[in-house]
Amino acid sequence: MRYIQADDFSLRDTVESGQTFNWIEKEAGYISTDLGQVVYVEQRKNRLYYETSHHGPDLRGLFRLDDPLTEIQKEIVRDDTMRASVDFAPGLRIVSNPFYPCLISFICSIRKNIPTIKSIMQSFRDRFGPTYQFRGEQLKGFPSPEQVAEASPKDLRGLGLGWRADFVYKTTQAILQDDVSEAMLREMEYEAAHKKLKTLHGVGDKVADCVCLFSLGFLEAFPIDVWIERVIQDKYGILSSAGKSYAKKSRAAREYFGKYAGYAQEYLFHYTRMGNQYRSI
DNA sequence: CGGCAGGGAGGCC
DNA sequence: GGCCTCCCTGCC
Repeated sequence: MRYIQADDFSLRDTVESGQTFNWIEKEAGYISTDLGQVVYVEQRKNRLYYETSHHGPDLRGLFRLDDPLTEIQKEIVRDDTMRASVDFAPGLRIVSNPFYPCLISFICSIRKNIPTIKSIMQSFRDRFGPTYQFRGEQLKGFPSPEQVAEASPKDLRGLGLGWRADFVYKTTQAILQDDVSEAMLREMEYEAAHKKLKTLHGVGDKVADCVCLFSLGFLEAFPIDVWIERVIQDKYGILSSAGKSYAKKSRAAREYFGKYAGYAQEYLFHYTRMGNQYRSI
């Protein structure tokens, strides 16, 4: 296998911290079929070995290996809770997910836990996705908006989406009509992109921030879900005192942690979920 | 089995 | 803006 150098990086912490649903554990590494091809990656110390079905993937971009992690961590560590969170998984980086699969996965995440979301994503691949050949076997990739649009809301409900089926249907229609596109969002500032994303059905404050951070690279986005909300209540009076609304707390987090607030959120999220250890700080 | 989750829409004020 | 209710589904 070919490899690239990957310093200050943990593949496992990065893909298993709830920010991506595009990587599936396989052998000693992870495989993704949601990148327009099949990509297998495996970390051995500071090297990222990989194998693909087609052209070379931009692994440095996908895992944001060129983000100045030392500087980022120095910037966001402003208290003991964040110190412990960063020390817990110092190789955790924000991912750069493919836009449409990311959007759909976080719409489907509403009131669903991570295993269920992974299962739904696989159903999308099995039912509507393209087929790739890899190492002599056939694998299904995540479908394009065009492929999902061939399904009716009723078909989508069959995937276990429930009332989220209408969200997926309407959002896919909006993407196909170019009401919202990845290109236009990437030309915007964070606030404008967040606002634009919320015009999509099923995309509120939290889902919009997840797409901003985990796909579009707006590192200042600070998604607040119930886990982060608990941390804020328990450890960050400075944020909860900013107000009760999502917008106020999220803005306060950007002011407190700075331009890399998204990294702060992800370190907190991962640390908190891996055993509620923040309680003992 | 009743209750409850890793949000958002739509209606209301 | 803030608050309220409803929403599928799986799981305890």
